[in-house]
Amino acid sequence: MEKHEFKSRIYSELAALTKAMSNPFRLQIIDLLAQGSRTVEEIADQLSISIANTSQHLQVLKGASLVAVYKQGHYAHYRLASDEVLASWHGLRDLGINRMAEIDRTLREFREERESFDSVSINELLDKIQQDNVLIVDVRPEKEFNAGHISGARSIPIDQLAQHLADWPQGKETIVYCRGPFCVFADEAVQMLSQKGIPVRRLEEGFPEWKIRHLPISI
Amino acid sequence: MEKHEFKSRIYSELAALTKAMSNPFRLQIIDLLAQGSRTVEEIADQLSISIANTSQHLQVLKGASLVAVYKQGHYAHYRLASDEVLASWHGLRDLGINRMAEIDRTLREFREERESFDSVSINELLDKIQQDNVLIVDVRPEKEFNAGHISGARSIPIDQLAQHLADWPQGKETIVYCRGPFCVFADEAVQMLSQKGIPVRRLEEGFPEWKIRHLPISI
DNA sequence: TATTTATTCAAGAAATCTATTGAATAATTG
DNA sequence: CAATTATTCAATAGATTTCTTGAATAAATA
Repeated sequence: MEKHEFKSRIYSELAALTKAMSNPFRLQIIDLLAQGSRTVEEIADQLSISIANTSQHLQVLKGASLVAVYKQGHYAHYRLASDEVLASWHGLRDLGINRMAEIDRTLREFREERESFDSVSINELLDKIQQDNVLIVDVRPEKEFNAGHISGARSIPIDQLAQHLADWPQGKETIVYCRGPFCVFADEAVQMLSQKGIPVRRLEEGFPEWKIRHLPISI
Repeated sequence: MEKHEFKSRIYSELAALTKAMSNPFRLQIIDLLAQGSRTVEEIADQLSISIANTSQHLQVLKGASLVAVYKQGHYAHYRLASDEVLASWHGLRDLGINRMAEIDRTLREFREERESFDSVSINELLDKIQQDNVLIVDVRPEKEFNAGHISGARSIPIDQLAQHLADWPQGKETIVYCRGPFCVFADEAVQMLSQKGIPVRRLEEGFPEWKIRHLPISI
């Protein structure tokens, strides 16, 4: 094989892989599948796009070996092809968060409206756990909590949070988390809790980032 | 800001960032700029494409804040905007190498033709250095060696290698390296050296990967 | 076996991306 | 100051991507 053909092949393949990621809906799908497998309909619902369109995006991701599918009865269940897909997406995402002014601005604006800009990193949370000085709350839907969560976290799905505000445990700071840095459940929870005067911040990252670092999880 | 608008903005921005990477020439440019800054003409030469086309690709990369430029006299010197760009590209690249059958096949075919498939990882090289059991040869152009190289490496640019074959040092295995896993200088060097019966393998990675791990370098 | 259901496929219009060409710009040199 | 040089810009044609619509498929159920 020629030197030139080699380079052309390699970089074309890698560009194809990258192109398969380079669409807002497909990135959102990857982020969603980081929580666990989902059917086409569930994904379409979450993204608010048509089933046919969702299916086509999934074909693109499958064609690039970014997701895998297994069929069970009526349903096609899609999942990420490997942890490396997640790691690679996180790399891109963090580059965007740290270097793109527009993304930083959007994050900041959204969170400031919800009094949620002051977030806690995984490392800070680990410190607080060691000092037994924190109440960790998982505000994802119960199904996701049951599929795996930070050890010691309590499950209060965001749509049940209002019922628990009255008798909130005192003394420790509350840290809420959900699916990742772009998951808004945690910001909404911070908004509700801090309006009640409860000391609370969100975890900057989410469960997938915790899990991929092999930190303690429960099922 | 609405939840929906927030997600749409964030993922669109990230998709734009990813799209800026998703072209074979632009990935090659990123890989090249990992060696240091380059003028438009140098980049065009390396990629064998027109200057105008190169310039346009550079505008796309600049628009996504992936590269930065400074002008000096006639020349525009482009460089990577940050180490995070490199890390992000490495993430994608490694996903491709490890998970895409077509890339693996191309690498394997190219290297087997050059008796260069058996490569050494950075970790293995570190072991060999500790045992003082290795001759490290940098086969990149001299200019790149002078801009930074693995400590203890000897510079023999690939086009001068033939002159040094006769009196090659005996006793230690030779490890050659160049710009990264897709750089072919190292494979060509392995081919030339092993045809002379000299024990040699290539470093799987290249100088940028060594440097980004903060391993010892010299200038 | 006919019907229902979840998903995929196919075709087409609109938008975007790419490489080429030649002109425009802006710094340096004669 | 005119000429040269490196780079960018603008316009364009061809290729690719995207979303929509409606039909096709294939597994489960009546």
